[in-house]
Amino acid sequence: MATIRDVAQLAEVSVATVSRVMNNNGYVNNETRERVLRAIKELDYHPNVLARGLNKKRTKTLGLLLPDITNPFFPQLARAVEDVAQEFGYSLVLCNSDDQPEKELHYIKILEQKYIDGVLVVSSSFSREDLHERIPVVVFDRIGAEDIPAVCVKNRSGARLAVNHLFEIGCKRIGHLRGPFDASTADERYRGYIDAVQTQPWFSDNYVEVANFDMELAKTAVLRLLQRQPDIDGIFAGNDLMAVGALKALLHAGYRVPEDIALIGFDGIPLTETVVPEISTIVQPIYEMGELATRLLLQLIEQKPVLEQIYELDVQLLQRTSTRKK
Amino acid sequence: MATIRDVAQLAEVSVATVSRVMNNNGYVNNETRERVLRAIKELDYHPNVLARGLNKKRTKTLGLLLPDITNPFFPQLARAVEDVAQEFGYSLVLCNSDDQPEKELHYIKILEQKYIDGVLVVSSSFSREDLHERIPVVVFDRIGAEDIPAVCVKNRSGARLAVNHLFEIGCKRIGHLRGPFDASTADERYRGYIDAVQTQPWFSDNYVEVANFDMELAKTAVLRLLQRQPDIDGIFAGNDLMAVGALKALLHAGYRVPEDIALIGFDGIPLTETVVPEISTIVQPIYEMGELATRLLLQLIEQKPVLEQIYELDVQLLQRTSTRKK
DNA sequence: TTGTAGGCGTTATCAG
DNA sequence: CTGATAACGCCTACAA
Repeated sequence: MATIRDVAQLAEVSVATVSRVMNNNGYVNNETRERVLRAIKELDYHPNVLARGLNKKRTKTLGLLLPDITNPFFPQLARAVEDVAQEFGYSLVLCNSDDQPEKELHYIKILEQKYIDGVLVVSSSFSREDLHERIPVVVFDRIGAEDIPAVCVKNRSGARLAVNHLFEIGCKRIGHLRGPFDASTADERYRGYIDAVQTQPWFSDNYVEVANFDMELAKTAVLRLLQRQPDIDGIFAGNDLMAVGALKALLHAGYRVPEDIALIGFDGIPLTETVVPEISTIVQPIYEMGELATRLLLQLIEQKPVLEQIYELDVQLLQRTSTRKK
Repeated sequence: MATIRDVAQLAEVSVATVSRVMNNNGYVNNETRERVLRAIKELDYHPNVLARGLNKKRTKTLGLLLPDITNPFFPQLARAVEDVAQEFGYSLVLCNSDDQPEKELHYIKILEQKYIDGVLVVSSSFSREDLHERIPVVVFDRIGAEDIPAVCVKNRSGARLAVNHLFEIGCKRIGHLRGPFDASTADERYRGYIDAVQTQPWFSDNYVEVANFDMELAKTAVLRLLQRQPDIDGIFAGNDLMAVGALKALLHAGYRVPEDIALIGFDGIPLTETVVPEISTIVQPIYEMGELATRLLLQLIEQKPVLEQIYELDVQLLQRTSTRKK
């Protein structure tokens, strides 16, 4: 691999001059610039990123710290982040935290050591104190309690949208499968559900069951729910994974969906489209969110001002077979 | 962040000595080692990876170059790779090539520039010439035509397994949805299909339809297939994505699965378990393959000898509802 | 407008 | 056993 010195030699100038034309700063005679450019092309010279990083403390790489890329919500996100990163000449380092704070801390440390320029974090527990350096961070899918910019969707109103949709297609008693207590998204969606049902005379806490955003847990949870409240004819699952689990359990137990029980999820992951019946859901613009978050992160990195601290995107109701009108 | 010089100063030794204890090479007095160790701990010193990389030409990071993380086959793979990488202190850079040779080349160039220690490639077109440096590479899911170590499964015998299973449950005429012509896996599976049906009196090329491993394409392809050969009562899809597409199209067109038409896929992605009916498939040990490939890559990087060039793993028939006995 | 030289943080080679 | 010191490849004052 050619170094800056090789180029300098071939162009018969000093390395400083080469550096100047590479970085487009400082004055340099047009003629010599041409010569340098030719040499660069001739040698197919690319500056060494490590050497550059070593004294600029920047590496043109971003970190993506998420619970588990295997969760169907994240591939789209990762794809969006990588696309934007790539567009701006950045590479992306992938880290699976399994939602374990120790792992998160471990990765953060490594990323900092590698002079990663910025990190996009998907975590319910992450906070500013976890950073040792003042490295730019954007959190995803969570309301930033602190001064960390965040990208998420309007979870609460989205949940209301879902529940009201169930009412509109004729449901009378609506149950809710909620996510984990430590996830702000789960909480917001729960609140949205409450918003929509609290004035109902029948409502009580018995209509809610926790299933931690997990498909398997949802299978048993939904049956418990129905055992306790056989009058339920519509279910709002706090995420699609739980909706799919619920669907499987319901069908297995002999319920018809949507005839006996209508079902709606939240997220808009591809999975909801491939099951039968297809599951209605509140679609998050996952790819767009990833794009936005990455752009935001890049802004931060380039020291450009960021307009807002919290970006709450709109969601969309997607009606499919699982909530066909009764 | 503390540097090696700070440590040296605090321990009252030279940087060389600190370097020696850090890397455990060269002689160093036990007493001074202790002193250095204490200083290291006291300052919470971690060597700067960039500086180290700059003169060792190693960065403790791996590249994963795949078509699209959004394809449900890959998250599991990525997870496995990242897990192993992480276990050995390596980071993982994710690259989506969309199967486009130019993008692949572009990424390879970047990865080389960043002194990535090795790359795991999932591509049908990649070859040794695409490398400028002699950087270790392992290819995934493809038979290495050249001297690049490869990890894949026994596609051909797996395909035979699938087709014979269809025969066993009572199918008489079996069609095949095959993957793209430029993918060796698609080819192998096609051959396995041929192996199993070529002695059948009814067999002709009309029983095969190409759908490029794509779910959407499979929807139309399967209908074309059945229009041409209404006698088909069993279908072997070259991958699960096509199987899911086929399933949807079949159900939509009023066929019953498996009563009218039995269906089996190949890969073992989670999706096959979430559709109704659940789809039988030939399970690849995706995670294990990722693990193995990464270990192999690490071996190469550490200059340790690699036992074989091609690792062909076993697959397993997983019977589910879509091939229930007739 | 251009070149020289010091520094970024480590490792490795040689003397001592 | 230990310490200088020259790389590694680039950027950036500071001089010229």
